[in-house]
Amino acid sequence: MVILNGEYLDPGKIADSGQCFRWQRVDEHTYRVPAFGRELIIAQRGDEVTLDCSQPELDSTWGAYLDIDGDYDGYHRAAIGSGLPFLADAANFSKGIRILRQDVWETAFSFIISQNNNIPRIKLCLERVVERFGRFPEPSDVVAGSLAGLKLGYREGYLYDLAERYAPGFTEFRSVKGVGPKVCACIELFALARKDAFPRDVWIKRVEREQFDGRFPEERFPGFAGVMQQYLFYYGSVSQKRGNKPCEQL
DNA sequence: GCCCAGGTGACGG
DNA sequence: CCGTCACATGGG
Repeated sequence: MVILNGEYLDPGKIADSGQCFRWQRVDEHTYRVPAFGRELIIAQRGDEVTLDCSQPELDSTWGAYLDIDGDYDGYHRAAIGSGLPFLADAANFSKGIRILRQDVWETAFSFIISQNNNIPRIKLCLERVVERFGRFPEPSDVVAGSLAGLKLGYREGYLYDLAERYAPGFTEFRSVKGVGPKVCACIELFALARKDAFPRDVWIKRVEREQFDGRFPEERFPGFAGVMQQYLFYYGSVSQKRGNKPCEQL
């Protein structure tokens, strides 16, 4: 059992942040987190968070996954002090979000499914995939036809293309069918520890148009604009879920 | 029936 | 380089 300060670690917000699709909510304070073929239970207790792993497991696996060394106090301060009111609001609302460092293969697979799709259905698709294989599939499991009937739509073929070409260390994601600039940026940000990556989905484009005079000033957050992107995305996705039109709740 | 969703590839200008 | 369109699926 490991206990961490929860000021910048909020499992509920991370689970809803649209970067991971397989966290399972056990109850309001507890999440089952599958990754790397293992499972971690994360529980909030007041202003602390407990992980059901040993210190060596934290050091070898879960610490990196949770970006335990990331300077989230610094990121938060940068947003608050940016002079950009919308970003400051988003950062306050999103306090506790972290950028996970997830498995590269799983992230690429998941975000190919994410294209022109919505988060609840992305989760359903991945549940069906995991159910078929009894675990998250390996690249060698994903051969032509192996994903048939899982209602992945036209993305099924893209996944075969990914599986054919993927190997550990693979970085040519842009040449995989179904990986454009947005999906590639998600792979970089959520799996490759590239906090400078800045995925532009429909919500971010809308917010850039309506709140940032057309374009978010990434250059003002060198090396961590992607963290700001997550603040903006989470702020927007939660307000959408509440039924508000984007930006209107302000 | 429509529109939308953490978009992209193909095609025409 | 741009803009447009289809793409498979399901929810509102």
